[in-house]
Amino acid sequence: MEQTKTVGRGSGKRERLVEGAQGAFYEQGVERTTLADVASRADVPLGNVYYYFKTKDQLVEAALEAHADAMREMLRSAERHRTPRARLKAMVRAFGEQRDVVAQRGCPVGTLCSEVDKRDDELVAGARAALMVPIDWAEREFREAGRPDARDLAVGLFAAYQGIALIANTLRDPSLITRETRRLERWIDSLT
Amino acid sequence: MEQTKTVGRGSGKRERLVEGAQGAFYEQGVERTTLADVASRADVPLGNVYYYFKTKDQLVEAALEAHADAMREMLRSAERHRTPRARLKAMVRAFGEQRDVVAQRGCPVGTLCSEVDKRDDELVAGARAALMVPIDWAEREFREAGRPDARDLAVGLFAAYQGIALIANTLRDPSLITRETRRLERWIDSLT
Amino acid sequence: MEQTKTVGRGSGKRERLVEGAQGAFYEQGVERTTLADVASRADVPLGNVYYYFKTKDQLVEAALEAHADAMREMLRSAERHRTPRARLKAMVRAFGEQRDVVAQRGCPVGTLCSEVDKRDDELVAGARAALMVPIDWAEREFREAGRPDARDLAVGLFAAYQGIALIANTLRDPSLITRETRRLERWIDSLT
Amino acid sequence: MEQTKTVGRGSGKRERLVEGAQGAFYEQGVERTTLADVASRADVPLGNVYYYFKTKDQLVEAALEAHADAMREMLRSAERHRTPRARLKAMVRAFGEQRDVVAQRGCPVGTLCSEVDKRDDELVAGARAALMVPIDWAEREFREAGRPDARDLAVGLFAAYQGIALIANTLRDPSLITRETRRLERWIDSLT
DNA sequence: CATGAATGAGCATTCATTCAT
DNA sequence: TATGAATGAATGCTCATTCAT
Repeated sequence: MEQTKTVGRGSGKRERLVEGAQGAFYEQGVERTTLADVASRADVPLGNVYYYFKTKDQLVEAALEAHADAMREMLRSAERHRTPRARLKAMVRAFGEQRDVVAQRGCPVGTLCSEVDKRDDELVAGARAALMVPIDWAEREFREAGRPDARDLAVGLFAAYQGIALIANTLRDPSLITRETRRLERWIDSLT
Repeated sequence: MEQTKTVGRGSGKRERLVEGAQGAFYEQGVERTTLADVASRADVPLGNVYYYFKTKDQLVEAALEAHADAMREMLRSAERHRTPRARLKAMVRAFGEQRDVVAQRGCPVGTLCSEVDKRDDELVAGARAALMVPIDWAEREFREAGRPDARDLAVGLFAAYQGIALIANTLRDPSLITRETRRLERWIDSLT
Repeated sequence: MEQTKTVGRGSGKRERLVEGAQGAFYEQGVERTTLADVASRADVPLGNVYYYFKTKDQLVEAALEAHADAMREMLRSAERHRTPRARLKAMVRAFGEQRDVVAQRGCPVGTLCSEVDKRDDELVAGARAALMVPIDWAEREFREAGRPDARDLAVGLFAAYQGIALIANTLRDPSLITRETRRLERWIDSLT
Repeated sequence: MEQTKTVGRGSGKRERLVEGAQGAFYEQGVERTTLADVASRADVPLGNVYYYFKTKDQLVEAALEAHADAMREMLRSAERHRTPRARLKAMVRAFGEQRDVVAQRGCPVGTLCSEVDKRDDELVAGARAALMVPIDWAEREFREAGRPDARDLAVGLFAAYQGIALIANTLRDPSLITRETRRLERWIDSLT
């Protein structure tokens, strides 16, 4: 939890760098983002970035972790619903709410996974971890809903979302996300 | 038929360059692929690449078109089946057959679309075109199968594939593709 | 005269190439003009340029000669005046008539001389020849007007024009040329 | 005074780069000068040039400014004379002293203006600024000498110099400069 | 901890010239 | 003569990473 043990009492530079990296990677892609971009977004002098992250890849890892954290946060908020089905639909609805930015730039996690795969095998571990957050969560919910094929359903559900995010992004059409998430909600309702 | 109208009557350099680009982009990503990589894969002197493609982006466009062509080819072969349902399942099966390479590197088209989106808006048109090939095809089939929501089904079907490709790739697990494509086949069968 | 003895019976390619070179060099400068530019302006296939000009520098030489020819032509037309003074003023007036294009791009000969000086010492001979055309002509006229310092006057007159061309070009102000040429005409009138 | 506010407190690299650029541009022309040439003249690693100047054009701008500064310096020294006429003649004499290098390579400012005009419209602003330094100065002097047509005289005087520089350079004849500057001095004396 | 500066390997692109046919 | 294609040496520019202070 205290990943900032070694560093300053709260200058917040590390946090700003991670946020800057997330934003830059999302908007321009990892490869086209320079450390100078991140430093400037975080308002941290370029030379100082090195103190917090030895390499650009460490920044990618941190961004991935931050995305995983954000996903956990979102899922936590879905947990206020009573039934597994309601919780699953809440997750789907949360995905749907991002439709505009996702149609413009893709899913932040999905695009990062895709790019990271071509970048460095070690980074893929972080991507995997981020991806597993919603899958594991959904699996638990499906299981609680009594589905023995919970894992497949969870994977399929998240795949449907990642796929529509990619297509809606390429086609620049947010309505595709709306329709698909509605379909997914109906599908969840229809599960026996 | 004579696809090399503009250049060379059969040296095949253009074709080799496009193939080299497809391969390199797929394996290393566009950004990490140098023109020298492509030239060397195609066994064409670096300076000569320029004669065929004015910019790297034109090579990306050509690779996208080649992917679209390959997809059309595959769909054509699925058309030997009698019923729309059989044809749709043939497409899904064809996707499934790629599971190993897709788990290793992702869907060639999907990863290219994802990368292109961060690269240049003009390239997105080519990505869109490539993406529409299977969607349009599947829509026609669903329609012939009597489904009024053919478009949504087509988009959903291809999204499911793109999503599972991304997840299987990140998780390096080809079995996910197998399971998902089976599920999709069953789903096609279950359509009324 | 028959500089095209060795070449075609009148296909006019050589002429078109020289004109294309003159135009391209004037508009973009020698260094920024590619042989492909010249070929395309002349509507001659690139590979064919080589048949007429072994090197780019030979095109520069030919352009310089063509400028000298044009200058001679202009001076010939000034010779219809009766007195040396009238002829000199006719030359100055002819210069003045180019004010707009000169303010936009400089004197075609002057800019070429300037560029050629940094390019290749051998080319300077051609530049010198082009420059001497109006100077020699003016010297003869000044001499006929009875001036013993005819040479200096001729050089000074042409220098004044070249200088104002450079300044008007950099300042993008054609009116400077108008004022200076008027001043020069008055000065010619004032000579005893 | 502390001209290196932005970068380095005294390494002098920026200064060396500008000087290197001035020299290289003067001797070889902008187009034929590579950044590597400038870097090597300044004894600065190539990659480091970018830290000081984002583009080659910025180096051109800096060179132009440095020329303007040098011109101002020269004019300042001409100001020790008592009368406007003496000051103007001092300027002309200073020009004349450069005759040998000017006959060999042209006027540093004039040739740069000429080249810049074909290079980039934005650079022309810097060229204009450099050109205006002596013109504005001479105008003030002519005005102080009581000439109502001070501006025209100033432009004409500088044009005469630029023109003779171009001609002397193309003809490789420094004596032309000597004669012309003498003539200009006499002309200044003759002004009522 | 902070930071301006430095570094060098690399990349897309350009183009005069050449050549096979 | 004509010409599409080929070639290779450059060139401007980029950037992750390092380091001295």
